[in-house]
Amino acid sequence: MRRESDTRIKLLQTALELIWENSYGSVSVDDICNRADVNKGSFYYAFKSKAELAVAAFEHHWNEKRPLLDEIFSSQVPPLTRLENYCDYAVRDQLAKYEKFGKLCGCPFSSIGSELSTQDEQIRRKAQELAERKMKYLSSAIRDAIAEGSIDAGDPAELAREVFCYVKGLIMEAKIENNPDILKCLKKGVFHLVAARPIAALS
Amino acid sequence: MRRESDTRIKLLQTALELIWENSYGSVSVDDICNRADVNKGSFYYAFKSKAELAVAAFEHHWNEKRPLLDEIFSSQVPPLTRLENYCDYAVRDQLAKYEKFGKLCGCPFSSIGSELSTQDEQIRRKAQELAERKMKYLSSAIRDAIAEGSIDAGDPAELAREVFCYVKGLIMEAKIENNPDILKCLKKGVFHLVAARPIAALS
DNA sequence: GTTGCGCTTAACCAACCAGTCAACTAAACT
DNA sequence: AGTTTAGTTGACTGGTTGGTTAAGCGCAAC
Repeated sequence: MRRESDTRIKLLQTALELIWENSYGSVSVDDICNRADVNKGSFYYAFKSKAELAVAAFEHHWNEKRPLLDEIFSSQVPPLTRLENYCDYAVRDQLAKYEKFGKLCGCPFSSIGSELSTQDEQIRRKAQELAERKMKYLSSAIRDAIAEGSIDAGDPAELAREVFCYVKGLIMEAKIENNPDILKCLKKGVFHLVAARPIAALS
Repeated sequence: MRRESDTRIKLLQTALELIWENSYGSVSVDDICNRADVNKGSFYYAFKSKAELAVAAFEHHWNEKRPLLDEIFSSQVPPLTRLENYCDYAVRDQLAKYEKFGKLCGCPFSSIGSELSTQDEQIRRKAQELAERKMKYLSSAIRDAIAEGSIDAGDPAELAREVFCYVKGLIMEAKIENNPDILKCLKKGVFHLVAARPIAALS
């Protein structure tokens, strides 16, 4: 297991940042290199192409977020609390980026996935893969919630997809309206979907 | 009220088609001109810029779809039936494009809006405006459903946003997974959100 | 101390980009 | 017939694109 080089990591982080805040199509390899303070040649030494960089940046970003997701969705936490904490996290994440960049930037995986999935199969597959990974967290939490009787029986995978799509759709709409207030009804919608009441109202 | 010229309309249709199937960033003015069989000069005679064309293409596409939406959401139709018909229409629309182009292309307003809303304020505002128009149909149907008692009381505007975001999120996810099967749970999720049962199960 | 290797440097490329423009056409108005 | 107007044409610009390449650097192994 060789460690990723500094240059490579700097490119991955810079690329995700730049593309997240703008779009894949509007960010050039030169832009990324300039911001990362890396030469073009080094870029193409580290990555075969711009698309390959995007795929690697996806994976890198996922790996950075994963410990937090593992914690949020830990089976040590009551299943509905997991869902609630995930909602809070998703909103917090958007607001943090909003304050840093001044604009609502949405979910990078969805935005870039949606931009490129009809054009670049490699990127589409990666976006799909990451979506599936996230849905696993959700379906596991939902399965546990059903098992303990806190939500009605139903297909956990299907419910997870409904929740996932709702969250991604809401975040996208918040981006399009560039309005953080829209995120306020994220949790409400999620609990509508799983037909349970937020924990605060339960306890 | 002057009629829009043939050239202008051909450019509007071609541009929407091309950008819908690919992305704004990957489609050049030359691409649009070639496909529409129009010269570059005529393009810039008809539109100030590529971005202005995109905005006009949005409006044009909306106007083409509007009669159908007016029919679907007519107050002559029972409110839950309106929702159900809208779900069916949204799915049918995606499948039609899927069969014509061979790929799931998602919602053009959302895809393009999401791609460009951090970069081009003009396009962002138009995408927002069209989203608001569509949510009006939904909130009106939901308000009527509450009035007739077929769904529980709640803020119609907020519920409409939840439904809207869910639908857009699901369609985006179907695009990212390039899998029409995902659309199958569209209706179920919508009726989860409004906490009503599909009409078939009611009657 | 020199050889080999991982990595960086900066110049370079052809294709392409959005946008411009002066010349042109064809029909409508006077 | 002459002039205005609305629209068309395609060559052109200057800058940018993703990607390439040959030369060079620093350092560890021998």
